[in-house]
Amino acid sequence: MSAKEQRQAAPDAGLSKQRVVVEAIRLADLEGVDGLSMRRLAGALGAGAMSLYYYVANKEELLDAMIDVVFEEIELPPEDTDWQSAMRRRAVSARQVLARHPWAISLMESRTTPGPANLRHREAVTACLRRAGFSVVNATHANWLLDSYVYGFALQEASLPFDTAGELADMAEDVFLPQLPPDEFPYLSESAAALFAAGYDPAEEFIFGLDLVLAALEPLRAAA
Amino acid sequence: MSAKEQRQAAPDAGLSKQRVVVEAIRLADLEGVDGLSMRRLAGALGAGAMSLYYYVANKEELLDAMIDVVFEEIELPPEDTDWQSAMRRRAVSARQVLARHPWAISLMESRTTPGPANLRHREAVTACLRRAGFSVVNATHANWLLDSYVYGFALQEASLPFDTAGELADMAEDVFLPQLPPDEFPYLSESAAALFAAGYDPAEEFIFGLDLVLAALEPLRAAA
DNA sequence: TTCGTACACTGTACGTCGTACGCTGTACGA
DNA sequence: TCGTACAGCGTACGACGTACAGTGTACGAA
Repeated sequence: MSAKEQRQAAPDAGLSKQRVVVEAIRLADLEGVDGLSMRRLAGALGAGAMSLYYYVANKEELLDAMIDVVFEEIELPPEDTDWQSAMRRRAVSARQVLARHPWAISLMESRTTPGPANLRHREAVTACLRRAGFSVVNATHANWLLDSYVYGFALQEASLPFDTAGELADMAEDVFLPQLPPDEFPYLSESAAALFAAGYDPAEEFIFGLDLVLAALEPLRAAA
Repeated sequence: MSAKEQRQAAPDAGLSKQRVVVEAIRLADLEGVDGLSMRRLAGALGAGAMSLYYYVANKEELLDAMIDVVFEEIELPPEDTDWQSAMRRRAVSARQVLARHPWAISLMESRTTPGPANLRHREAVTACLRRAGFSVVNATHANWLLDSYVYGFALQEASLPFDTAGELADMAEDVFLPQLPPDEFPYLSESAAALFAAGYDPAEEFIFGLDLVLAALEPLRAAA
């Protein structure tokens, strides 16, 4: 066992790539990805800034590693149910994870080489679809459609200016409605008013669209 | 007419918020949003860095303004056709615009207050849906689903490691396939091989999923 | 026991970033 | 003629990523 592996086995003392990446994610969750600097990260780990470069070639590599850990957190589609239930499970999990790590969404745009967890995830999803009777090209269609929905939903959810339904209700009348003069934006203010009155749960909205998508994909499947 | 308006009317001489934002977008298109600094932007405009702050309170405001210009570029749904054609038009336009300005997607995550063009756009889309017979809550569902698909697709497209189909073909065998050992990723390498063989056009893929989504939304509409 | 080497880590320094602050020159109404 | 507003600039500060040249410690070999 090398010294490096010993270090990794005893997480309290010393650094490790694992510890660096995990702490980086914690910082990014707390303060956003802009608040994550090598110096602050090192400080949070009780180390000097340059020590991080022993475990990570540069900040880009750190960000790649962070993204891959996020993919690790997403549940793989279970293999013991029908494809729709399996896809629903993994999509719901993906939304939760991306809501927990909103910075991950914006990082995905700039990072073009998928990490191992990302690949494993895609493989599992594709396997599920293929086994359910989707042809190669239809599985590709399904992949694009499902992932687009999941990522796009997460992106919109991240850019909502509130976090909880309660916060929404608090801010509704004071902040949002004044931005929407009813004569200029009649339909938007109508919708906004209705949503504020009814309360609003992104999780429910997500499931609604997801089930529409899953139903729309069903005909692409050849019976097994 | 104030001096400032005079400046805006004669775009060759002097700066203007308009000119600053347009040049910022050009730079971001060329070099990505990380390559956009106030100094480089000022340099490209033949001005000193601090001059920009006469037109823009800070960089955040500049980014907000850039995003809003992007929304301005997206076609509004035309009013003289059925709702599906109208939505298809604006979705296709949105994909094109976001493919042209990939940095815009990652900026959307962090910017929570929509600009005027953004609001106008949402208003027009909602108006189109409501007039087509969607109830307030169903129009909201349709909005979320359509926007999620568009943004998510653009996000995935932006993170593709190639730009053109030709580039894809060039890199396929040398770069991608070695990343996908068939014993570890059987389904992914199967798909990859099939895609490389058939060529691949994101625009077609987009339309395919979009039409599935539109068809899935049709039943939510009450006949007019 | 000594010593060379690899490991884990650090301090300093460079160039770049956003931007606060104060200083221009110029145009123009009074 | 002069005060004022406009439009823009130069300098400076702290924070950023990271190249580079170290430092001490552990350990296998001699």
